[in-house]
Amino acid sequence: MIDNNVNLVSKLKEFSIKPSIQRIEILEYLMDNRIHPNVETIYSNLVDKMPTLSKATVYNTLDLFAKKGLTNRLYIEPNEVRYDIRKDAHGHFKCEKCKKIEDVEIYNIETDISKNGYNGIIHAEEINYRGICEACAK
Amino acid sequence: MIDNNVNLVSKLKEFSIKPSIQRIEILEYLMDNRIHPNVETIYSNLVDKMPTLSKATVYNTLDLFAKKGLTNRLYIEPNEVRYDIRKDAHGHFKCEKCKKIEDVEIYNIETDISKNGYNGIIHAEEINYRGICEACAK
DNA sequence: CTTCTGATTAGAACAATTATAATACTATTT
DNA sequence: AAATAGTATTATAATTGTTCTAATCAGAAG
Ligand SMILES: [Mn+2]
Ligand SMILES: [Mn+2]
Ligand SMILES: [Zn+2]
Ligand SMILES: [Zn+2]
Repeated sequence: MIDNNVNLVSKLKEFSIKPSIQRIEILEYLMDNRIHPNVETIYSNLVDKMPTLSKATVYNTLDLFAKKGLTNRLYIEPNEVRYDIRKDAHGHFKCEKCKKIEDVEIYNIETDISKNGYNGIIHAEEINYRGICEACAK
Repeated sequence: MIDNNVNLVSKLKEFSIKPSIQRIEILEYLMDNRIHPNVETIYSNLVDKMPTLSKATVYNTLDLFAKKGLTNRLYIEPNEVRYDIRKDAHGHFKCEKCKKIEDVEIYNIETDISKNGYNGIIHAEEINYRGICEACAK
């Protein structure tokens, strides 16, 4: 518990983020729940533990995390942003049946666009699939 | 003009869409303006020509086009849907400077996810890049 | 203790989308 | 031509995710 907290705090410090209690809790939620949650989900899961938590703080915190490079934003859903603590290159699969968003492994992507002679500067890439997931398919 | 209209009408019929004047105009706009427009852009460009056009009709029409497979929705932007008449597999690059969304060519993607042993059923894929486009980069 | 800075907050404001119900149009039947 | 049925369009209200603003709070520095 305390040990875990130390890890969270040092993670935040590693990304030059001042470890307020709200930031620690939001980070912990993201680490423990790899479901690419939206703001609403994060907020409603934390508000019981921190009754005065405000949605604005969740937005502010996730904006900060993204700016500092601690998390990624996913635009796989129309009209809502999802957040992902996993930072290495990977894709996402949104199941149209069970609605879950799961990670999928991708290779040989990074090179493709430049291989085709595109000379822009890439800051981020996102690869999203939609369909029926493995669990729902069988 | 009339000839062009015939093409638009037959395109709609080809996708089992009743060719109302609003649908014809929206399709024409998408064909002539390959800029991945949002609803607002489409609406404001057509409302002068059709003063009684309603935004609800634009939404309805684009929903129908997507359902029938005539267009794709792009979720490259947070909090707004973009529409694309180009239907063959390709990716998109959103420039953070000039804000344009341009097409980029992609190869060897389709196979990757199944190559990795993923057994879900893929209905759609979307590959989005963000950064500085070629024009803005130099 | 006072001041300063940054973090958090509540609530208002905003913008994209969806839902609902009324109206208009089109084609068909009488 | 008139009535009908079915679809398309419309205005409006409602909903939802996000952003803005200004007030408050907490901790560090002087
Ligand atoms: Mn992920
Ligand atoms: Mn395109
Ligand atoms: Zn599923
Ligand atoms: Zn640019």
